[in-house]
Amino acid sequence: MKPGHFPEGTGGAVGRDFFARDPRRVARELLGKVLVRREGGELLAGRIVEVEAYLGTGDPAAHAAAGPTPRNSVIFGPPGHAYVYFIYGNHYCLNVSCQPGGTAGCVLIRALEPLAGVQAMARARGVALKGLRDLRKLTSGPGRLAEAFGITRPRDNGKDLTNRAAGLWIADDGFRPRRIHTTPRIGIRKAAERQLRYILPDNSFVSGKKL
DNA sequence: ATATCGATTATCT
DNA sequence: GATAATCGATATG
Repeated sequence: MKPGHFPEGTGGAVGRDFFARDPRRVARELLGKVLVRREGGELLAGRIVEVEAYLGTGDPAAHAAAGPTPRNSVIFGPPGHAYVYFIYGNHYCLNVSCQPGGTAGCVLIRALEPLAGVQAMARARGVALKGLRDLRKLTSGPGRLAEAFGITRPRDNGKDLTNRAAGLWIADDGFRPRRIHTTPRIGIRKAAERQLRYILPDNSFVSGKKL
């Protein structure tokens, strides 16, 4: 899979019904979709190549496990909205809420293959693009992709990702993955054995691989 | 090449 | 006071 092409206007936004389902189903089908940010004439786009499913109150590893709080309220709300949280004092991470309103569930977006706005992403990340290898530093990891897209909690938490007018949305350009693998989720201690991480094994932008 | 560790804050015990 | 859905820098083989 080569660094791609994403002309403006390619692909419509994924609709509400897509997200109103079990996070495991949503996670699997999000692979290959495109995260798009368009604001102030700047276009950023990246293909989703790695995600994790976080289930509802019954999943000990999920932020939803403790019930609704001010921090996690978005994942108890309507589907297709951005849940953005701050972790390790340094990084924001982007999730999409799943399930109908009132039922918790979300998908964490963990890695993207850059498609458009590479220069802007490099600037946002403070990365010098010397070679193709440096592209991996832009969006291969949840904190990295958030920084590359300028995603923060004050700015983006609660945004409707099915609405292009919000400036941040998920598009379907028709790409369909050939293969999908599942693995345990990264960086958790509870329910650590569950196979709820979904990746495109043929894509070099999946996090954790060698540089 | 792998291993360890510090940064820095929201949330919970 | 401890921990966390991370990253990047530094140390060491």
